[in-house]
Order: sequence, then C-alpha cells, then structure tokens
Amino acid sequence: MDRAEARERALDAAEELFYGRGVQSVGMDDVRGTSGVSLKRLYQLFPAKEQLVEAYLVRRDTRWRGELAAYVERRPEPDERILAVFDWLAKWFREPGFRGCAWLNAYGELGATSERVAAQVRAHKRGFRQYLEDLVAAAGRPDALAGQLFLLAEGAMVTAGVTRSAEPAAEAREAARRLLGAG
Amino acid sequence: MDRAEARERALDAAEELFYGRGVQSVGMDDVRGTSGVSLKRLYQLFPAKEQLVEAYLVRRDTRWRGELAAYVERRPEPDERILAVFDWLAKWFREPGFRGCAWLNAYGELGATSERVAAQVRAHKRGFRQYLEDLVAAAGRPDALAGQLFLLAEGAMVTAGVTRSAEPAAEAREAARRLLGAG
DNA sequence: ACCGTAGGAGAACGCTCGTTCTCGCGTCAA
DNA sequence: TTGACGCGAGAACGAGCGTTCTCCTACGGT
Repeated sequence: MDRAEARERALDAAEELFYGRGVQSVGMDDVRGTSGVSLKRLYQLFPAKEQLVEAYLVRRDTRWRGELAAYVERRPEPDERILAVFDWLAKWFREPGFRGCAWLNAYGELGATSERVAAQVRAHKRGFRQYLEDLVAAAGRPDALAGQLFLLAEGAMVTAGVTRSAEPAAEAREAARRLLGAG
Repeated sequence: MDRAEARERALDAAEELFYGRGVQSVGMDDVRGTSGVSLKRLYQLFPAKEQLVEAYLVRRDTRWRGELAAYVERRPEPDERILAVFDWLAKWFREPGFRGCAWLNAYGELGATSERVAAQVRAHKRGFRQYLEDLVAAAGRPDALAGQLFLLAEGAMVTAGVTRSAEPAAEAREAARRLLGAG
C-alpha cells in the first residue's frame, strides 16, 4: 500500500466514521481500525486529527459539488436546472445513512473551537451559493433569487437531517417553483 | 441560596457557556465557576451533564418561542405577522454573541450520541413550525406555505450562524413576501 | 549474508473531564 | 451544648483519546 492509497483509505474511513457518528465520538484508533492504515502512517499523512477532518471536508466538498453539477447539467432548460438542484437534494436525502449536511454538522461540533474547520465550512457554503448564482444568472433571473434559493436549500438540508425525512426537498422545490413563477 | 435559585444560576451559566462555546468544550467545572453553584449541588440538581444540557434547551425553548410570539403579536395584520417573524430573526441575528441556532448547534454536536438532546431539538423545531402553521392559518393561507416559510427561516438561522451576518434574515423576508404575494 | 531503513502492532504517556469522595465548617433541633 | 446534617472546596478516580514511543519484522541494496 503506497502513500497515495493509504491516504485514500484513511479518507474513506474518516468520511464514513465522521459523517456517520460525528467527529468527536470517533477516535484516531477507530480510523485506523476501519482503514487498515497504521497510526504511524496516519500521523505521517495528517499531522493531527484536525487536519484529517479538514481533508475529509475538502474531498467531500469536491465530490458533493461535482455530483450536484453532473446531475443538474443533464437538464437542458435553465429554469429546469434550478429546480433540479432540489431534485438532487431529494435523492441525497433518501440515501441510506443520510445524516444531514456534513459541513453544518462539523460546524456545530467544531466551529467554535477549530478555525480550520470553520473556514472549510464557509468555503463549501460559498461554493454552493456561487453555483446557485451561476444557475440563476444563466436563467436570466435577478441575482437576489440565488440567495433565496440558497436559504431554501439550507433549510431543507438542516430539516431533513434533524427529522430524517426527504420531504423538505419537495417543499423547498415547490417554494422555488413559486419564486420562479413569480419572478 | 435555595434549591430554586441554585437551579436558575446553574441554568444561566450553562446557557451562557454552552451557547457561546459549544457543549463539549465546556466542563462541569466551568459551569461551577461561572454559576457559583458547587459541583455537589449541580449533581443534585442534574444527575448528569446530559440532563443539564437538556434542561438548558428546554428553558431556552420556552423563552425563545415566547419572545418571538410577543414580538409578532404586536402586529395587527395576519400577513404582517408572518413577515414579522423574519424581522424578529434579523433582530436576533444582530444581538451581540449571536452564534447561530442553539438547537441546531446542539444537534450537530450531540445529535448522534444523545437521544435526549436529539428529542429536544426535534421538539423545538416542531414547536416553531407549529407556530408558523398557526400564523399561516390565521392569515387564511394554504397550509403548504408554512413549510416553505419554515425552511426559509431555518436556512436563514443556519446561514447567519455560519457567516456571522444578519443579512439572511432580510433575504428570507423578501422570499416570504414574494411567496405571500404569489399566494 | 548483512545492514539500514520503513513500517506495523500496540503499549505508553499525558491531558481532559465527568463523576464521586473526603474533609472540615457552620447551622439548627433537642 | 451537642450532635447530626447539609453543604462548599477541591482532591481523587477512572475512562477516553490524541499523540508518541518501543520493539520487532521484512525487505532492498551491496
């Protein structure tokens, strides 16, 4: 197992464990057990747990936004693309093991104590919001709409996480549809 | 200092510390130091830290929803009342020391490990949502609107917490106004 | 064959923190 | 006055865990 593969395995384990059980209730020893990467190697790759958390959030951010964009861009119409964001959320919420937004969970746990984690969360949310702004601009809609869609999406993620239901995605989609209709 | 006063002081300290720094980074010894209530007394009043957290969330829920209702009910018009919810959020977001929604923060920190805390969070959100449903019904608006307003409010709280800005309240208010206008 | 090095397993260390215990003082009933 | 009790201060205990260290094995180059 070379360095790159060890890194991937460590991040796979970190993602599964941190997202599923929360960061603080997972020890480095759990990451070792799940990944098969020894503690020594883990600390060579990530000098401290905080940096493993950061790397987990970075990698997940890339994949999350990539999958969203891939899904959305299958729709040809600009207005359809905007609504597709909420369809994708619904699909995500229904995945087994869904436990809310990884970044908001991490922020609740570590935002007050880790500046690196807080910065990652802000970067992810900024990226998502920027993506919505791009979709809104491409549809020739007013800028202000993007912020409103963003709030609907955030509310849906948080509510789906707490209530363990996919329903908020449909509610948010309907609200978005009405905002589009009225705009 | 009798039992009731000790309880209030303990909860005052718990609220200040848990909300300001997160639950996990505050020790029972910090609560003792801030409240002036001895550890022995604290453990008489709350047999475990988890129950102090629970009591903190319960008491804050009562006050939070009470203050919201008091603010909203100063407006006579039903539609105005709905929008007043977002004005109140804006006021809350601007308070010094605002650090996001206490319940969502607690959920991110403890939702995965404490069923009691998770239940309190769900109860609080259910109560808030029910309040919106009442306002919507009183305005003669369709039920579905309440869920949409709820998502806007949740999105605004979460975004205001992460970005340390009151702006999301105004964005959510504008979206709500448009949903009302279109409904 | 031999040495140097990398890496794995897991013990060890040090700190934090939830919870309990000890001790000593003040109070109040009889 | 005395003795039982409640309580505060803070030490003590024990578990969890991030991080480092020790020891041993395996292997690659000469």
